[in-house]
Amino acid sequence: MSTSQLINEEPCPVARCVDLIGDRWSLLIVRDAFDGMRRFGDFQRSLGVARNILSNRLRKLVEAGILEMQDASDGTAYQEYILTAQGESLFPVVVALRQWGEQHLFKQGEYHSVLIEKLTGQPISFMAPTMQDGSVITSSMTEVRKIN
Amino acid sequence: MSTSQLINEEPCPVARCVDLIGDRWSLLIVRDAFDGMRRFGDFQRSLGVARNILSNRLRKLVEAGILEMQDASDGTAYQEYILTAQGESLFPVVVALRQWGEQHLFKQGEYHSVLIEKLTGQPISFMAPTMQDGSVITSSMTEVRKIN
DNA sequence: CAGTATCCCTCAAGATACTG
DNA sequence: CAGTATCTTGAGGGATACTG
Repeated sequence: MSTSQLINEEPCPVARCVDLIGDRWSLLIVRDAFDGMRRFGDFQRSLGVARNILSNRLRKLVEAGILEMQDASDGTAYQEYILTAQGESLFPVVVALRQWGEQHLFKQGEYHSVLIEKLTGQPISFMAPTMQDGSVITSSMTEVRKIN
Repeated sequence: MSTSQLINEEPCPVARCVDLIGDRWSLLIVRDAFDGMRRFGDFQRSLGVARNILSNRLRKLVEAGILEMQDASDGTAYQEYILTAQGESLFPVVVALRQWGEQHLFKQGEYHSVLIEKLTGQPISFMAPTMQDGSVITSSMTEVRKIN
């Protein structure tokens, strides 16, 4: 099955994204992959997802070109699931979700995991859409140019 | 029902986001709201979603503080669904998804809707996570500090 | 037009047993 | 350990009739 068959006919990129990774587990698998997870069992324990569902989602993510399978680095006969370049480029998506969640889905002072820069320990700066010159734009300054 | 009851116990902000808006329609409703849609019928026709499902999702989004209901501006007895400030702050999430989708889910030259700045018609610059000083960081430069 | 109420159905998801 | 296969359940979602 080619990747293109996973892509629907929606002209809106957001709709295609939702169709591809807008389920209960895919984005969390990607999140764990960013966190260095590679093995079936690691994902399974981390997420608590049923094995058949995980198997299905991993396969879909591989077919979509987000993950790729490699022989296990420890010499066992098993596979590891690694982010492709295309998968890595989901980083802004995960960060945007994380930042929104941190701001709006936790009570003041409620503990939550945080994303930091390794060397300095500093938190990541808040992401915002900008113009080419770097000026921040709000949603009201934009519009979607429709095709259909 | 208070908003907090909608929030689960996950310490990961990404997980809570997925739990809240990681279904087939919520994010597309938000996308349409950014596009200026306000009325039940507008969402319904735009998405082709079943009316009961749309009703359910709109209610959830209102309860989550992402949308709010207002009396219709045209004097009819109906409601309009407007993005709250919290809902507006989902803009980076939608833009990040859109940009990833544009890059990876369309064939070369395949038509798709695009987000532009109204006044100039220019496309939005590609969003990337940065440090406080504005330097772009890759995922490998970061790590999640876990709470549990 | 803007919803609500029902009915139905598919599929995601869970649990578990099984295999290399 | 890393999956696959099977069975079951429940929720998400679609279609449609109904109401103010």
